[in-house]
Amino acid sequence: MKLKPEKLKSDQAQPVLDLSQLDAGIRTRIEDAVLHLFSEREFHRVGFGEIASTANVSLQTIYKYYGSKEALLYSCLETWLGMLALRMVDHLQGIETYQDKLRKVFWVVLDFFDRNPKVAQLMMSSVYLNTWGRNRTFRQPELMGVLMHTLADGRAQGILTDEVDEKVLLDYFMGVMERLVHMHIMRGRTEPLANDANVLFKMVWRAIAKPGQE
Amino acid sequence: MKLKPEKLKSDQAQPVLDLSQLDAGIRTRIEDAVLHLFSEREFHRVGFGEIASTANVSLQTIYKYYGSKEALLYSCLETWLGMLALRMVDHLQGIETYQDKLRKVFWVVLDFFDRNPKVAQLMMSSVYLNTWGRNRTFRQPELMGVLMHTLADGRAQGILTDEVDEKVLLDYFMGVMERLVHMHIMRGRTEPLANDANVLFKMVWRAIAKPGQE
Amino acid sequence: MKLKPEKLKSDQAQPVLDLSQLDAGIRTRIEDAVLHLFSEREFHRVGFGEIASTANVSLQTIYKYYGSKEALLYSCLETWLGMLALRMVDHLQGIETYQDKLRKVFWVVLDFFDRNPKVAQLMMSSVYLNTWGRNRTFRQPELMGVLMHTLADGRAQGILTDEVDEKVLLDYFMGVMERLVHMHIMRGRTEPLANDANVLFKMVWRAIAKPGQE
Amino acid sequence: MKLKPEKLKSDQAQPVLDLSQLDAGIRTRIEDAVLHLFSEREFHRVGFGEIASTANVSLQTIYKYYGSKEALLYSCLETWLGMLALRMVDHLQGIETYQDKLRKVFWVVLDFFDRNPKVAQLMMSSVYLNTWGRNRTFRQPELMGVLMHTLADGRAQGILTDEVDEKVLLDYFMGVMERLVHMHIMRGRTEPLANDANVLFKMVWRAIAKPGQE
DNA sequence: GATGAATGAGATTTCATTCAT
DNA sequence: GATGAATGAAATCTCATTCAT
Repeated sequence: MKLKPEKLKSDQAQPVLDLSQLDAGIRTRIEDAVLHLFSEREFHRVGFGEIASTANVSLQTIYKYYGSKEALLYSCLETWLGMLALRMVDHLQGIETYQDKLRKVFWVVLDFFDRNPKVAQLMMSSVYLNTWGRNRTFRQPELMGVLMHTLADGRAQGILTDEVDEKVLLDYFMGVMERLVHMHIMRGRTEPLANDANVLFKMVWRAIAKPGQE
Repeated sequence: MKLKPEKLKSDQAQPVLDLSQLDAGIRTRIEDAVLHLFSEREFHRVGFGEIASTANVSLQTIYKYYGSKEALLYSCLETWLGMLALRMVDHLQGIETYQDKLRKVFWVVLDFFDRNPKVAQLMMSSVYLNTWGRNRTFRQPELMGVLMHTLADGRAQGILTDEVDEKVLLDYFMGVMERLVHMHIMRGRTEPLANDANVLFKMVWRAIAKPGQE
Repeated sequence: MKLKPEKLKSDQAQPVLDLSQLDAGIRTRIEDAVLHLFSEREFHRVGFGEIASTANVSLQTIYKYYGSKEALLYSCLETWLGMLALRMVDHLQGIETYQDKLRKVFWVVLDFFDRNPKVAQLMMSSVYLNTWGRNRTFRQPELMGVLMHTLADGRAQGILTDEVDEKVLLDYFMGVMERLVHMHIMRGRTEPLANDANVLFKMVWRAIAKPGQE
Repeated sequence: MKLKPEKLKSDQAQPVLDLSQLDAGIRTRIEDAVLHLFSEREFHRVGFGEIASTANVSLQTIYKYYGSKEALLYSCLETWLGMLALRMVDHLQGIETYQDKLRKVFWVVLDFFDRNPKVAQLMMSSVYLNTWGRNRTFRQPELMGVLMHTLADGRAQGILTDEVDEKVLLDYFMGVMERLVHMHIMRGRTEPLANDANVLFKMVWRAIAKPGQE
């Protein structure tokens, strides 16, 4: 089944960054600094000099490899979300039941942000919802692709509701996860959100499954 | 029934603005300019001078009443969200059924953003999720209060599920609405989202209602 | 003997102020405030609002009668220097000897600033030497005229030196007085400078008198 | 002989500027611009942006090194008056006679302003007499020290008059020079004032020398 | 790859002056 | 004649980005 991704206005033509020449140690220091700073303060309250000195790297190096403050942030996010994607693919292996598969998707996301709460905080303090939608990094086509695919399958098999457009199913799934993670962190909860993944998922399932489904 | 509001860190002590002295015409021009500009471009891409000249008001006047670019934006948002709150209260009058009440809440929100898409766009381009949660303006305690109250009632009457914490019900409700509005605009849809309010609400209802409920 | 005053570039065409309609009490309050404030702080450190509130007069009244901060200051100075001129004319009456006349001029000036030290302070903190020369108010043509006249007379009678241009005699006379008053105040001396007028004048006299004169 | 310098109120604690890091070329361009602009117009009529663009240097660079418009002006003046001081020391070498020494002081000053008329103009348009006296830069302690010292010597040797306080001698000397330079420029004279240094000095000498001295 | 400096843009502040009541 | 607000201009400051070494 072919997915026709939404035609979005600007894909914010990011000049593709080549980080391959960048020393791994330095790169880690930069990413750590970015995570540390942008998760604590809002984008425009974080100074570029601060990033450089926290990472113990020269300003020029960052500029050379990342190009700008914005690009730096997005590039780092791409790294982290890439980790999420990898983990997702890994965990979906060998799952049979349809519901189990969706549940797993749900769980992997909650679990990821339980393990990387700063990534969530950073996205909340430094990324506009807007950018989210317009920027390739945040649309995470691979991840979304898998999910869209799965949901489409569910409909095709008569498992998920067909009262609404397919994309709306995605909206429910994503909307709930986003808000749950967001509020879990805002409320400063410490027990892993993934602990409740089952109950929480059951609710989403009820929303998107064809009524009558168990 | 007593509500224990979340203890949130900083309430971002906004020095209360006094707009009562501000000429209504000027205020409208300013709010229009803010809506126009911040919905098109991101917060930091909108210049203060631009706002002033678009509103045909001097920089100083804006500074006098609003204090800063940030405060200006938040204050305007307060105005608009206040309109939403008013409308909500108005529409909830005289509704009997519990489900009808919740459905109405859902509908009023979708309808509001159908009528004021720029407000949604502005929030997406210029407000961080984070600020959202921390800033009193965005928490809209009155609005949330009503909703929380309603949800609590629903549980007390055995209508809503008690598998999860009450606040999680709120998260589902809000999460879905947020994402629906967000994506509706991102996708550039033109038919009112509120047209589908019924189907969309039914899905949310299935998620949060105690299973077995019609 | 006719005096041909220097042709100076701009006479800073002050739109002649008409203070005749201004209530005497208000005018006094304004002049007092100006004297008080401009003698303590530099011109640009004195706010117009401050002047109005110190004088207990509305900003508009000051603007109406004086036109601007600069004009206000100059107009007040004209008043005070006018008092000096009056006093000068008064005191020069009935003096016979040439030297006595000059000495008297010298004394009247020192005495005036002994009595009105704030006027001196104000001139030092708020008037540029430049403006001094270019502005009619400060050139005080009447006063200077008398002095020039007297010095010319002295040369004609063979009393004053003719080694230099007449105007240079004026420069010596004025330069010394200016500096004496200036430093007397800067040093915070309290005994009247006029007390020493005799000795001090004798020195000036030696400078400008034709050698051999007693 | 010990000099007890006047205790002056505030020494206007200038946060010492460090211009050593400033590129010599840029510094020259800045000083030229300052000289050019402030000698033509009054302090508050010269915009900072104008200075920057005239000097072809960015606003920020000037702020970095000088801190403010006022500090910029004073710092430049320090440079120029420092040149005068250097020249003075240089020229006083190897002069024997007491009178010759004083005459030389007189001449060097007149000559300096003949060569740098804009410096004089700038001081007249942009520096208040007051600031002059209170600000270390303008008191030029080294220069004044030398002069004070010389005058004290003259008294000790019985050459200068002891009718008045030593400081008064300084006042005569300075007052005359100041006024001569000031008026020479105001009158737009073009022949060097230093040409007349001899006659002009003789007059000052008569004023401060003990009568009977040649 | 690091360092220090220069730049341009834009936010914020202060204030004389003007307007309207 | 007083009051309060609006305006324009200019000073000052912060910061991302660029340059040169």
